[in-house]
Amino acid sequence: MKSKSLYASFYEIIQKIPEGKVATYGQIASLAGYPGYARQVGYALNSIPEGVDIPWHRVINARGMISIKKGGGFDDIQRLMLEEEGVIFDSNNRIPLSTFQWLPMYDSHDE
DNA sequence: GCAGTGACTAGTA
DNA sequence: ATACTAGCCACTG
Repeated sequence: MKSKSLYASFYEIIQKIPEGKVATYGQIASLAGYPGYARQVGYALNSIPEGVDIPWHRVINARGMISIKKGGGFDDIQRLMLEEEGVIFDSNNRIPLSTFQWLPMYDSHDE
């Protein structure tokens, strides 16, 4: 089997996300073979090794919003980078379903 | 090994 | 709609 670390598996999935598309932490974890590891995905992104190009900005939470609450302005950076790739935000600051690469389920709880 | 922490999620109030 | 709680699991000290 692959002796790669969890993070490496997450990175692979994230790198497979095409431009203009996004994915949730939970989806990435499941696709990596570790369902329920959503938190670790976020943790992994925070530990991204230098010199590696990983589109961390294409990773969002299950609400279709940016989860980063850091004051470093990373949340703003993520939004800008997404917009540059063609990702749009609605009035609720949320990304439409059509933008999700993988989305098996979704509650119709939106407006 | 234990306690605290966290870029999460789903459920409940 | 928001606020809080519990479950989740790896990393750090």
